[in-house]
Order: sequence, then structure tokens, then C-alpha cells
Amino acid sequence: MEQRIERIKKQLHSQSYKLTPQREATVRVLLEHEEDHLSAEDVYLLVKEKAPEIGLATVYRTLELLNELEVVDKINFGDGVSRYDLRKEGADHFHHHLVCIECGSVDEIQEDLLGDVEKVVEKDWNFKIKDHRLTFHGICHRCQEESGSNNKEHKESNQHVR
Amino acid sequence: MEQRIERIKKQLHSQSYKLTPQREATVRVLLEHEEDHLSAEDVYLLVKEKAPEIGLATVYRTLELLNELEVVDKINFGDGVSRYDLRKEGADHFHHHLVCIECGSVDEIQEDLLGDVEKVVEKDWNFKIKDHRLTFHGICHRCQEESGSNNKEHKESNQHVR
DNA sequence: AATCAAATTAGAATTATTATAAATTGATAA
DNA sequence: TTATCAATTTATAATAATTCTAATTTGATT
Repeated sequence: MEQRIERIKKQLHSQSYKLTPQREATVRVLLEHEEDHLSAEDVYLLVKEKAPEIGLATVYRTLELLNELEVVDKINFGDGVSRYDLRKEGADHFHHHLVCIECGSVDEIQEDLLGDVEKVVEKDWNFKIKDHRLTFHGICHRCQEESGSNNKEHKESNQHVR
Repeated sequence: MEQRIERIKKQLHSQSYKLTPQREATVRVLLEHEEDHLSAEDVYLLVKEKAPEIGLATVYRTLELLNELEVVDKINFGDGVSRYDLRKEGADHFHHHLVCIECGSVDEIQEDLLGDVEKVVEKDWNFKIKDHRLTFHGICHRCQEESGSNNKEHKESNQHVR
């Protein structure tokens, strides 16, 4: 973890930004919740535990900065809020998401999957792809297994959406 | 156009909703702007021309209703607003989008493209796919052609984003 | 004409996000 | 160390999108 923070710090410095205490606390929260898809508010509340004096606007600005530096990705699942997702180091493509319409959980797919599709799009539409967003909506494996039971909640990877 | 409205009317009736004048005016606007990706506000302003007494809340409610009936799809390109896109009749999959990061234009891809990918996801992740969202961000064919020139604006299919 | 539910309107309320102005911090150089 | 200057942060106000509420209207049915 310290090494990743160190690398992010270098990345900031290389563009003459500083890793202030507030920014570091924010990055730590993101690293500690790598599996989740936190909203700005979520991040704010978690950062407050480490650095109670931080302001919400600072969190927003930090997330925006990290987004510009491609340390995090800003995503939107259609509920009202933006969520922020740490990029896997060395990942040159953005990962995909599986959103369960039953329980609201969000799982990630790290595999590429789109290589061939992107080739087709670049060629047939003459479109130079820089990034992509792919989200599948459906029923997750957990909700399928319990078909018949009434258990509506799962313990892990739950990111409930309004 | 009249036939499509007639079919939407039937669809509403089948779920015991009515095609009120306000709803009809809204549907007409959507049909007349099938190529665009209108925000609720855009729709509201256009509907006002036909039915000046309509309220913004009604437009929101109508769009939400049409979304539930899968007549329109609610999409989100990451700017602050939701956009509403008429579903192609008979299309069992949601079309994809090409968002240009230069000029802000949004083009559509009607081709499926994801068939194989979906098979893999359903099998390997045991996820029952109901819907998907795929958006590519990059440089559109128009902006590529004019590399070198300073022309920043295009006449058609422009959906500028904040 | 009476009735009842669905739909609409206007406007208030909420929620997420961004902007602003004043204060603080940190690095650098005199 | 102290002065200085830009970057950053804070608190708060402002904005923008969307949803809620209460009162009213509409339409179909008795």
C-alpha cells in the first residue's frame, strides 16, 4: 500500500501537484476500498474518520484531480451519483461492471473482452477509441442460486443503488 | 409516425395507462428527434412548443414511464444529465454510443457487436444479462479528418456536453 | 350529474455538485 | 528567520437536476 501511495505521489509531483494530507487520506480510503464503488459522499464520510477537518468540496476536487490523472475512474450506473473506482495499476483498459437488478451488487470484470469489438468499431466507424464503458445489467450468480428463497440481501460487494 | 404512436398507445393501455395529450406530445417530440439524445430539459422545451401548458415534472414522469415500458432508454454519458433515447422498434438489445471527446457529438451503433461477449459473461460469470450499456469515448471520424484545421464545430449529430 | 381514480400543475424541497472568497499552508529565496 | 507567492483548503453560498407535495383537473363510468 505504501508503495502505491508513493507512486501516486510521484505521479502527482510529475505534474507539479502535491500529495497534501487531505489528498493522501483520500487516496488511502480508495485503496482500502478497492473492491467497492464509492460515491463522493461515501469517500467523504470515510476520509472524515482519518482527517475529520476535511471538507466535502476538497474530496470532490481531489477525486476530480485523480480522475484527470487516471488514477481513478469516474463511473455512473444511472442512479443519481458518480462513483469513483481505483484503476488497476498497469491496466490500459477500463474494467467492466455487472450490476445486479435484484440486489444492487456491483461486480467487476477485469478481463478485456472488447479487443475484437474495438477493432471493428475503429475500422468500420473510423472512430479512434480512447476509453470505454461497458456495464451489464442482469441477475448476479448469488441471486440466481437462491431462486425460490426470499433472501434479498447479500453480505459482500453490495453497492445499493437508490 | 401515426402508427408508431398508435402502437405506443396500445402498449400503454395494455398496462392501464392512458396516452394523455401531454404524453402524446412528449412521444411526438421523441419521435421527431430520434437521432438526438435529448435531456429532460431539452424534451421539456420542445414539448412546450406543442403544448405550452405542460409542466417539467410531467415530462420527467412521462419519460420515466416510457422508460419503464422500455419505449425509451435512459442514458448517462457522465455529464450531469440523463438523456432519453427512443428504442428502435423490435430491437432486443440496446444500441451503443460513440462519444467524441473533441466535439461532443454522439453517434449511434445499431449493430449488436456484443453477442459473443455476452455469451462469455453469462457462462464464465454465471450472470443472467438483461441489458447492457456500451459507450466508447474517443475521436469521431469528422474530427479526425480535419486534423490540422481549427474547425471545432460540426453541423450535425452534435450533442454538446458541458 | 355524481363519483372516483389517474394525471397534471405549480411550486417547494431535495440532492449532488460546483463556485467563491477568505484563510492556511508550504516551498523558496532574500 | 522572515517575506513572499502560489497552491490548497475550508466554509458557505450558489446552481442544476430531479423528485415530492398538495391542490386541482380530467376522463371514464355509473
